[in-house]
Amino acid sequence: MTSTFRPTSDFLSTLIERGFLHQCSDMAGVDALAKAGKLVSYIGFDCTAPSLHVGSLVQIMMMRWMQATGAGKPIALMGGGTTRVGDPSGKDESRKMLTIEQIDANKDGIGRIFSKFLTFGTGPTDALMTDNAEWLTKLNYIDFLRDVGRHFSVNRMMAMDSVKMRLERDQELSFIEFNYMCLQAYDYVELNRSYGCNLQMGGSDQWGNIVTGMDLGRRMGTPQLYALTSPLLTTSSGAKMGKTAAGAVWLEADMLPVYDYWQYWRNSEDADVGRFLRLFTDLPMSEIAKLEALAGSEINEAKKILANEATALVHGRAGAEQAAETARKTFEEGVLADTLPTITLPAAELDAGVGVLAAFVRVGLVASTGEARRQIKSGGLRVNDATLSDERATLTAANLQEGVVKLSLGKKKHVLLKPE
RNA sequence: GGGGGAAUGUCCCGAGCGGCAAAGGGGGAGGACUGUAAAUCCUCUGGCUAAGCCUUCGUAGGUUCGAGUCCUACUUCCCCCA
Repeated sequence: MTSTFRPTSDFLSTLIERGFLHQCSDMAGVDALAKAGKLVSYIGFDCTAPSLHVGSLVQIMMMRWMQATGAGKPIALMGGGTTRVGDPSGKDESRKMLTIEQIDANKDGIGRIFSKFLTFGTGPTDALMTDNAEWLTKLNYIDFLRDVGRHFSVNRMMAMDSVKMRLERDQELSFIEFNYMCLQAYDYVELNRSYGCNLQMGGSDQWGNIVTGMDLGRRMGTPQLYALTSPLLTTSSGAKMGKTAAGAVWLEADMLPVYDYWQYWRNSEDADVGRFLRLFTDLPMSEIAKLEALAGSEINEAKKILANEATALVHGRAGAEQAAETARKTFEEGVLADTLPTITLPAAELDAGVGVLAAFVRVGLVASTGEARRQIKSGGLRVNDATLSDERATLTAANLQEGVVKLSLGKKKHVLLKPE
């Protein structure tokens, strides 16, 4: 669908050449608005977690490009209202309902992320943040049915891919989930009325919901609304972006150390480097083309740049440089880097002696002493770079080197244990 | 309303004649090989104060020396008939 259309706006051409575009309801329409700087676009974010992780980065970068290319105003919509209903797509049992306090706390955490990527303010391309709790919690059920609900065609909803699939597979589709679509559609109309919002963006799984919102707008008399989605990202080997065994790749230093964030990108697969540079950095296309062309082990240089740039966006240039330096010392020089993630423990405890099993559990490299034992058996644990073979060994002050004990799992994961 | 199925290792899928910490995958972790990559090969993948002990097969009881397995009730889901 993108092959025949030639965008004239910086915004759309950037999105296309960088791989952000999956589907768009009307390329020419969006292109014209972008060129005139008259787009007002929103993306919704659930408030189910205390922060965002790499999985949301594509959406955030789309807003960033919107701002950078002068296409218009991006709106970050916090799903403070919809989250109270609970996201029903998690098919399993008791999805815990979050309390209002939790949702508010999550909202604050998520909101903080955006200030790193976007400039907020009142100017025409300044970003705006709002929360759908502001209007959704005030809705009256009967009024909503009369004014909004009558515009929804169950027939059409049944035909939507997301619904059809569930029905065909005999999977549960709750009433709430049906309503979720309606609320999201209503958000779009509401944002149009309040802010003149005319474009909703999101991941490709949101296409149905977004189009439902466009349709609702048409029936309720808004100007023409548009939809644009980004592809759902997986790594080349098919894994979901943003998840590792240790958990999600959070965009918050408290939840994932800057060094670990840097490492996440550094460990990208060869085949992903170009794609990731385009999506997750601001580097110009010409430079990315050069980096992507590096062959063999030289592509490691491109991975470092990817890690530097991606980390700088979230954690600042200084944080990225420090992470790079830590990695350089650790991997290239084989020297102890005191900037590795560090866990402290009371000096008295170390003087008394800490079992190695407990120590590895304590720093979080393994989940249990059982796992620690297994890792020792397969030679996976090291203390100060020496492979650990005796599970009954203890750590004492004698193990300190430069004031810390370096504990490692495998070749890549290192934590420093520091008495205080 | 009637009849018939199903729920398994707290990541997922999935076998399981009354002796079961429970087959096999996927995913994940470690090791080997490399370039902090991929592919490939090997090992591991309930917890603990560890030759032992404890907790796991939808929930609650029961039969039994012994229950994931048999019985009863309940919950949830699916299919067929109405």
